[in-house]
Amino acid sequence: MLLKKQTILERILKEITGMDNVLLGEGGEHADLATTIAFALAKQKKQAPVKIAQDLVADLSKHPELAGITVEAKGPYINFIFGKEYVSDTIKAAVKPGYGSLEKKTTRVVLEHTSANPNGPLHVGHIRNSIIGDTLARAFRKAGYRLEVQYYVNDMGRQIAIVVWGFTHLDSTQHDGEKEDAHIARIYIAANREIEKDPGITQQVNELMQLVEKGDTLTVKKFRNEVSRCLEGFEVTMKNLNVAHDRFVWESDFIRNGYTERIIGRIRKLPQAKQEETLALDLSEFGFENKYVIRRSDGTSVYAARDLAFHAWKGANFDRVIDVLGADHKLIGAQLQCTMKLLGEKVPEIVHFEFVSLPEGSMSTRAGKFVSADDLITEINKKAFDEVTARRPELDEPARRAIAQSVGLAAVRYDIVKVSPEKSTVFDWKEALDFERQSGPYIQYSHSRACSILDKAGPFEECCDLETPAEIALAKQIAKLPMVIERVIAELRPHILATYARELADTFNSFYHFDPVLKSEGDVRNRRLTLVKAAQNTLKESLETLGIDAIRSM
RNA sequence: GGGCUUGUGGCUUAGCUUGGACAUAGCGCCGGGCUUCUAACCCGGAUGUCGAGGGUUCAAAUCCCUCCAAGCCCGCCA
Repeated sequence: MLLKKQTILERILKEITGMDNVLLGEGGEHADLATTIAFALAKQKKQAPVKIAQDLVADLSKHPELAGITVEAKGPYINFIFGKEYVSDTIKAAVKPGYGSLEKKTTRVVLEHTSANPNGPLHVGHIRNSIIGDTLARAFRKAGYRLEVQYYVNDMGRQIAIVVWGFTHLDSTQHDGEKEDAHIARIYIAANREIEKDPGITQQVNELMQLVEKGDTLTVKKFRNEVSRCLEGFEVTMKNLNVAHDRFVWESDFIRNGYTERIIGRIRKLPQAKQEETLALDLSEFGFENKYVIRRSDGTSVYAARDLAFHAWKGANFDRVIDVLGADHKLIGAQLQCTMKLLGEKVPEIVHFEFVSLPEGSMSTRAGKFVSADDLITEINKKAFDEVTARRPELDEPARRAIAQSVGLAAVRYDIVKVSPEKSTVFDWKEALDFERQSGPYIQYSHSRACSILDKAGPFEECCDLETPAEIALAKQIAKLPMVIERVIAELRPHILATYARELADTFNSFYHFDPVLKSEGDVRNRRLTLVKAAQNTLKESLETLGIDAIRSM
């Protein structure tokens, strides 16, 4: 609705002014939309911006398509304020299930996220990837795309070889109640300690890697076995975070099915290819200074080669290929994109996010320096349960547990998704465990309030003609959801939705305190209940797109 | 050394891609508000040389240049 209005206004402004860029944008507190085009026209027309704005307003007010929109000049600014029809149309749309969804599209999108090395549990850095990726996935589905979400399993790396070495040479008994991925991490850390003491072990690790590349059945089986166990652990964690993948794609498959060999053959024919001891690409003409090695001197492939094969496969099966990767992958990501372009393949779009570190420094699985996602979830559920028990002592324990779980999940997901991906962060227990303003639970709370009002109201007649400033402000905030979804997809930045949902909750809470709903009567009661229903539905759709439960009571 | 990213009140953070009307919000601080729809809330107040300096422009947090600081990356690892 807002999108449609903006398109119409842009077109009309272009017609009238003849300008390419009509400088139409948000009007903030002054208007629903505003333009500063008068400044741009001032030079060309040799008139004062204020005069130009007045003249334009005179022309615009007569325009038949702008009926119902107040057009006014405030100094050099031209403001557009939408009328009652816009507000009531918004509410009519927003009370319907699925509000905010965009038109179905035929574009097939593949989104890869998390893809952590299976050598230890997911930590708070990995889940930034999961949560950004999963929120993007939900936004893509809401925007009507056909989507498949993939996890790329790095099952033939050095890390895994070290894990396998550890399981064969060290005491690797699983402790009672120890989670699979935590067990793997313990052995991985121990194996690394042994390697530090005796560098000769590295040779044994290298041999394991060569056996895998050659396809030695027993070694491949060992690798697969440990990786699968680690993934079992990951799946428990991701389920707790409400994160899901449609398919796990195994890196080693791209050796076995010959795709890697095939892409290496094509790379060799590129003018940038340098076959010396290694096969490498010289991408210096594109600003990459280091050699991009594809095949080792012993003939085995490196990660980059398998990754190219994987991406060629994705490009052949999907219209858009999107990867969510940590900032440490920026260089290799750019080299991958560059090479895909040289090969004439579809170029993947890469979403990078900056690192999460601990107050004492960066995290390291190898050194055992990390806060695991499982520990975070356990702590947050504990705190949430205490909180629910304090606020709702009358509920039985299972009910309190259920609420606590949803609240904990909301706190974790929101705390991570609310920050722009390009910002590096330091993990902070106090902030992660906060359930107050600017948190996921705060938005859930607003939703529960709306539900509570609707539950108490009983049946009512829907009425979309709003009056008071608080009512109109809320309706206009509700109107923005479809455009927010559109922006998240266009910019691949899910924190935009997080900000929006918080602002929607703010606006709803403000309305809640200024305009009584159940105590009002007649038409006023009906229209406010309709608005509450629209707000509840919009909060629900926003929360669910953020992967947060829209609980009805908390 | 080179590249990428970031620097916004005491702390955390939006806005920067598309320059424009008093820079967004939270925590903390000060002062108010529950016999009235869930106070995980709301209302009001104090706190800012938007890292520093220069430039472009009628107009710069936003664009350009230089510098400073932090994180990440520069492997026949993945």
